[in-house]
Order: sequence, then C-alpha cells, then structure tokens
Amino acid sequence: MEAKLLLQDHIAKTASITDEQFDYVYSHFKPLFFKKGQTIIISGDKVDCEYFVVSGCLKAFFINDEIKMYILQFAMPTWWTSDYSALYNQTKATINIDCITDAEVLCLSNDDREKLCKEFHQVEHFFRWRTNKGYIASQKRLLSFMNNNVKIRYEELLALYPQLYNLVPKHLIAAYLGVSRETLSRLYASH
Amino acid sequence: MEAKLLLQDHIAKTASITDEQFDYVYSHFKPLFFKKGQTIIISGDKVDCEYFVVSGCLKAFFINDEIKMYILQFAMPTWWTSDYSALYNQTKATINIDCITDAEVLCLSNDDREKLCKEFHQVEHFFRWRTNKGYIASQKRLLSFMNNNVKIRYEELLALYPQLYNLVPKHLIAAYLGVSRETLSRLYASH
DNA sequence: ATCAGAATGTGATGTAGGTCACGTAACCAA
DNA sequence: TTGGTTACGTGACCTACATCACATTCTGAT
Repeated sequence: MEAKLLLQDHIAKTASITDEQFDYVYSHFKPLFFKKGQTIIISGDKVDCEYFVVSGCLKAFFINDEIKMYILQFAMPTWWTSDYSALYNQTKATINIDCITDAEVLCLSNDDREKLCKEFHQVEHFFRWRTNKGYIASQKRLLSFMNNNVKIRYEELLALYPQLYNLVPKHLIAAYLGVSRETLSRLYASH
Repeated sequence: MEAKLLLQDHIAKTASITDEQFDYVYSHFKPLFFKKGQTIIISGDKVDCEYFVVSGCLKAFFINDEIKMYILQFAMPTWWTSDYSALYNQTKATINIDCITDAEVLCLSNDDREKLCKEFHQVEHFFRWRTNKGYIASQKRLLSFMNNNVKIRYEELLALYPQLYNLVPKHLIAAYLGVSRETLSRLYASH
C-alpha cells in the first residue's frame, strides 16, 4: 500500500481526523528509502526523529561491550521505532537502528510531533494510544522474560510474528530472545 | 502532603491546567485507604480503575503456577498503577496488586480518564507523557534484564529506589529482580 | 509472654544456558 | 569461478543461578 494511505488507515484506527487535517499532518512526514544493512540511528548520535515503517523490517538493538547484541524490537510495517529515551530526553542515542531488509519509512521529527499534538487534540489522542499499546506490549515481554524459559519465549515470538522465521537470520531471533545462537539452534534440533 | 495537592503538583509538571479545571478533574478521583497486606486487584477480577499512590507502597505482581511470584512494579507515592492490559482491553486481570505498607491511593476509572482526556486537551497531554515515561522505563528494565546479571540489576534497583532496602522484605526485591531469594541473600553476603 | 508464621541465612546439589572450538553450507562481489 | 564473509550446526566443557533442605531469627497476634 502507498505510504500515505497506510499511515492514514493506521491513525484512523484510534483517532478521527478529516482528510484535510491528515493532509496537513502528513506534510510533516518525510519519506525515506533505505537499503538492506543501512543504518538509521547509531549509538552516540543525536536523535531528532521517530520512524513509521511502511515496508521492510528494521531492528532496534543495543550493543554491549562492543560484542553482544540485544534486539529490543523488530519494526515491521505500521510499527513505529526510534530511541525514545534519547528522543524525549534530548540525550545521545544508546541504541542502534538499522535495516534487516530494504525498507521505506516515514520520518517525523520530535518537534513536529509535539507541534501536531498541540495543534490537534486527536493527534495527541492517537499518540497516547500508540504509546499505551507499546507500554502494555513491553510489560508483557518483560513478564515473559522473567517467567518463561527460552523455548516458550521462542514459541511466543513465532506465534506473534510468523513472518520472522523466514525473514530474519536465526542469530537475530536469538538476540531478540536474549539467548546465544547456539542454544537457539539446539532448540530447533530438539524440535 | 495532602492527596489533592500531590496530584495537582504531579500533573502540573507536564500539563498546565487552571485551578478550576483541576478541581473538576479531581472530583473524578476517589480516595481510598488500605491497610498493609490488603488486596486491590486480584487475578481474574474485572479491572475498572487505575490508582495514583499518595502514600505507602504497593506491588503489582504476577503469580506463576500458583507458586512463583514476579513483581512488575513497586508503586511509590506519585506513581500510577493498575493492570493496564486488562484495563485498556477490557479483559480480566492477569496480575495482582496489593499493599506492602498501609497506603492511600486515588482511584480513577477508565471511563472517567477517557472522559477527562476528551474534555481537556491538557489532560490528554498529561496522560500521553505519563505513559511515555512508563514505556521508556519499561524498555530500560527489559534491556537491563537481557544485558546485566543479578548483581548489577540489584545495584541499579537500589540506586533508583534507596528507600526500598528498608521498606520491603528482601524476598520481594528478589521477586522484582526475577531471582530466587537464596541467590539474592548470597549476593549480600559477598557484599 | 508465648507461640506460629514469616523472613532470612547457608550448605549441597542439579541444570539451563553460555562459551569455545570447529566444521559445513550459503551467499555475494570481483 | 573463486575466495571471503556470513549463517548455521554441534560437541565438550563451564558457570550462574535454581532448588531443596534445614537452621535461625524476627514479628505480630492472642
């Protein structure tokens, strides 16, 4: 689907704004096209924008000791991603975001988001709900981390995102689950 | 501090509303007083409200297999708590909330929150930011879970909430860290 | 004051998952 | 086509933490 329509549909699910209002809102988004492997945010960067994924798949990840990688989020179409901690607190990025596949995203600056939220009550409403869903999902994942072993977490992940299995290399799935690639590999083996 | 003032100050940090507006907003909150050990939400309940802590300390926790407890949140004064997943999705509670100490809370129903958000743009603004901060904190805790061992997580927790050490029993701290009480005890020993 | 139930400490032992090492297969790019 | 990088599997071994068992406070209700 075209970027503009995808975003409009996405917003329409939680907020009612007119076509004219949406045109204005949309004018603040900048379409960007990335190739597989390209970097969007690197740790240490200044972070100005958040990103709405139109197509492709991104990963938001943290690198520890220059060695281990932990994936915070796979960002698929209609998902939003950024280093929100850096974005809202105006600090340097501590995580990285790059492209697992070729990707099209819509970029919205922090200033523009706040401006739009101020101008349109419905836009503020939309962003409240979006964040809310993210918060609930994050709590759920945290609980799963504490409560479930790797095998169950792996099955949960595949149930939630069946596409991932064929889309992203297994060692990235391991990095999302917070487990070594060897352990994940042995999990398959035992079926 | 008095409940009303505490809430007003808390909201004023992110949203500007007049005294008259706040009086109206506040009229939707119901003050509740609980004794140590009392239960606020039990798994399986219908969840209608969220709670703003005025004094005391609550815990939001999950029980697995009727045996193991995992603490999602210690709720201290000016914190909000509820089973947000159940509250927003209108499903039954999957977590419990009870009182670690005597506590005073202000109760706000889901319907009233949505009503107030609709009536006052600034209230919607406030709740967007509150949720945002929660989301960022949750992501940070998730990362810490993946990245750090128990000792570091324990030190992080005490750095963040020094009061906890004397306020809550150690086995609850263990349940927050997602570790057995024995392991936590041995951590102290090694100093 | 007393007694039951929490909370805490500590040893012995088990285990999930990490780390290291090595091999093979797939995928580009020149 | 070839050579290099990335992905993936698998064995041997290690370690952080869980579990179980029991002893020792501490605390709160009668």
